Amino acid sequence: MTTRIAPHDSKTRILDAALQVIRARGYAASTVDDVCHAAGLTKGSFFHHFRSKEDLALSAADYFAARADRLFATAPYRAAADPVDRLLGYVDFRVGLLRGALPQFTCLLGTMVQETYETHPALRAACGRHMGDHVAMLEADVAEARRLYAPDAPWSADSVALFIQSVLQGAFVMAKARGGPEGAIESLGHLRRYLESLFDRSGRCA
Amino acid sequence: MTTRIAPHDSKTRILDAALQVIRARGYAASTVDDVCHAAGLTKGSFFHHFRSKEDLALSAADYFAARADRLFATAPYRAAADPVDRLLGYVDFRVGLLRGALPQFTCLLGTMVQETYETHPALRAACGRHMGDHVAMLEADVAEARRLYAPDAPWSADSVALFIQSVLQGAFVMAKARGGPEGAIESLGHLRRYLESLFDRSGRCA
DNA sequence: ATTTAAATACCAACCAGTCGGTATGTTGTC
DNA sequence: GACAACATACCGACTGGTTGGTATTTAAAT
Repeated sequence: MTTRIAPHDSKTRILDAALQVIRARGYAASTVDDVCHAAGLTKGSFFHHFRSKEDLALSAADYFAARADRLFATAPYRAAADPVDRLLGYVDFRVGLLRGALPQFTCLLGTMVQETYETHPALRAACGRHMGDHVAMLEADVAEARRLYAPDAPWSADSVALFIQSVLQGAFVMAKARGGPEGAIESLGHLRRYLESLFDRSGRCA
Repeated sequence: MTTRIAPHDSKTRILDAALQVIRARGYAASTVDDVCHAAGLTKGSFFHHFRSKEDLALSAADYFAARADRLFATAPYRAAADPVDRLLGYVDFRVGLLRGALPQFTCLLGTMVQETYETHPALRAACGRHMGDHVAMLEADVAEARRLYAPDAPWSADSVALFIQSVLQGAFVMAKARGGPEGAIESLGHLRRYLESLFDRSGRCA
């Protein structure tokens, strides 16, 4: 009588639902029932797949990070030969992602870590680790760009990568406060201009 | 027998407690009892001063914004004659605030709006309004600096002010994810360098 | 004496997590 | 290929503790 869906699909559906619900309401305010309802499943199924609510959050963080990794690793801008083009392409690509409703394009990791960093050490660590991985991906391009265009610059590659990520996280916060992504797009425009100034390929200034 | 504190002091103590508790745990995970305990008062007193938990959050947002307004309005860097010095002084001043534990220097408004923007319209509006006021304060200096040093710049004063605020909010998120403010300080260093490049007073480049 | 401030006791709703049970594969054996 | 024996997936009612909020009472201040 109960309509059964493809096996092993339920866990993914719960994770997809968690992504939407937690990004909309935050971690603490998201109830297990909310997630179950959004996934079209019941609590029995939920606790079959996840030990606890925090276990779900940890799995959702992994799931979100894995999806993001794939998204950026296969994005067209990655094909650019010049590392600066890849960095600017990254920023442009992120601007292109700012579409639809806020819960659909904001960062699960930034949302969760802001409210759990003091109370849920394992969650903080997971968010920090995944964000660090993403920053490391950026840092590789920044380091290469630095070698090519700014070998004597007074800044480190990892601080630039971290800065890029900070601007993005801040843009999400401001987008939520302002009720839309317009300001975030302008902020990414400033980030782009800054990156261009760091790796000036026209040679007009030293 | 009950030790009574100065009248009208209790409400302030609840607000101070709310600032600490909400910045540490977030809005949803902060219980009224948590706040009462941190303030050394009981729920009876709490609901005498505040209609509801959301009313507390709204009042705390006002309280936080008023304190911040005073702090920045009276800060030494405000005395600088040149608007660019005031902007760079603002960034330096904010770096100086990154001391002590994370809940003590992070932004209540950014923390709350991230988890309530979809579910608590009044809270989102309050956070958005106060953040907008702060951005407007910055915008005044940016506009003056633009008139003096970059009248033909392709960017608007308000987008720069918003960018400054985005970098700060993002720096807070990353500080939470990384467990310390070191990276945030580096990010503000990049912000400072960008602002210097926008208002180049040395005249070496166009 | 009236108003304001604060304490105690309490409640109804809610929520994470449990439990007994059912339906659906899967595997090994003859 | 029939059939146990077992494992996996899922359901939905239930529970014990928590939480926002209320009702009642006490005490101080003017």
